[in-house]
Amino acid sequence: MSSIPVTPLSTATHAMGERPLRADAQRNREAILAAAEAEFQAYGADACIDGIAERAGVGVGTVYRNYATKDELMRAIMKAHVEPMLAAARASLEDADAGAAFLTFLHQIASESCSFKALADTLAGAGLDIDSAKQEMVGELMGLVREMFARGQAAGTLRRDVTAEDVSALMQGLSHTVNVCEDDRQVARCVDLICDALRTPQAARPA
Amino acid sequence: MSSIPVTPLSTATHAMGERPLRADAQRNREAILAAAEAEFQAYGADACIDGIAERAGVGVGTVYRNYATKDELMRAIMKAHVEPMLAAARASLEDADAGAAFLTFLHQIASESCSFKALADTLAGAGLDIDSAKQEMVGELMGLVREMFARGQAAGTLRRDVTAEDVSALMQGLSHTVNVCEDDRQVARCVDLICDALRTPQAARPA
DNA sequence: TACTATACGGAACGGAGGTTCCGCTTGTCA
DNA sequence: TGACAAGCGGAACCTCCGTTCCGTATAGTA
Repeated sequence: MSSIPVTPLSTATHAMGERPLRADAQRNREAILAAAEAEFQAYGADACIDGIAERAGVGVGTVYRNYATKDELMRAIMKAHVEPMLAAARASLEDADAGAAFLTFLHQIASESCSFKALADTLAGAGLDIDSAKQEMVGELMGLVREMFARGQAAGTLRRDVTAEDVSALMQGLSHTVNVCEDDRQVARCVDLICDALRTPQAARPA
Repeated sequence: MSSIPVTPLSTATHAMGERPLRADAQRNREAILAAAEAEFQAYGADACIDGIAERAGVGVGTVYRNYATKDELMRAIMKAHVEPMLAAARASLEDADAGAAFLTFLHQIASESCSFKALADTLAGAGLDIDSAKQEMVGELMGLVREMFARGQAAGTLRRDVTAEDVSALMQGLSHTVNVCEDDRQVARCVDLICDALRTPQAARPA
């Protein structure tokens, strides 16, 4: 399962015209970002600000000076993880083998969720009340999934009696599975099973 | 999808030797049970004691006089829902068509989870830190699932390259799906898809 | 009807976690 | 090196929820 490289989080400190951050502030900002990344990776949406601050070696006030809310911080980091997934999805829409491309993408997204719990949490909560920015990211991803799935159906690889909503529901369930399984290989097997379910009998992989 | 009848919650008030409850206390106890059932059904594990007390028309103190903790209350109600599932599972172990029996059971458990969110929450959280009593209930259910699955494999209906752990992981994901989908029929379709994935090619249902 | 054990309501408590505030520190620049 | 804006830490605050406590009400009984 190939994993998608995450673009490094931007540490740019000021747009043109704005004054540059003081050197210590700049160091702290980077430490906070790194700490938040680690905490969200480990605890998903349950990561707490105190933990992030402690890991970064700063006070909570310093965290809030850089990011107005916990949500804003999480979103900044989520974006760095979702953006490459979107790019991968768009690329996969060009793939000649539409069905295979879709199934590969399912594996990628699961793999990425395994190594970054906050992504799994966000995907799993897509139907619940998550903030609008995350809703938007997930919405765009799901839109691409819908397109990919339709292409796979047209190509005859994916079942026509399954709707994009079904796939979305299964993906949300899968995201929860990620948070429950301690073994990533088991998650991969579950994804395999769901892929099997989505293939047409003609396209079924040999047993 | 046939649903399993839930045994009415016991309203027995005192074992022999103990003094009977006062009439008003007895009425309240019943009101609390009914209110808790409704709240857990609607909100799952997120139901809060204040809401239950308000719905029952009593103060929170009265709730706690009957059930020492929220967990104890939830467990009392969960038990009434899980017990018939266990009975159904045991019965299905006698079924001549082992594979079909297992798949039917999957549908039953999903259907029950749809109409009682607390069950979905408990199943979905089986791998997380839920209290020991719930762990026990889920454990017993999963034990039976394991048996049923093995029987279906032996009968040639269910794939041999899938483990009981895989099934358990998928079921936990499915439980989350229940909490995210507003449409129960969509949940049923997802269960169908997973059932398809679990069948051997020979046993595959006609498209 | 009067007495009392039983039961009640709901204010108050406690802990968790997000957020704010403000007195103190420090990097920067002249 | 002195002045000061920028930045810092972390105590305090707020809200939410489960839980406890105690003064008050009342069902049951003589």
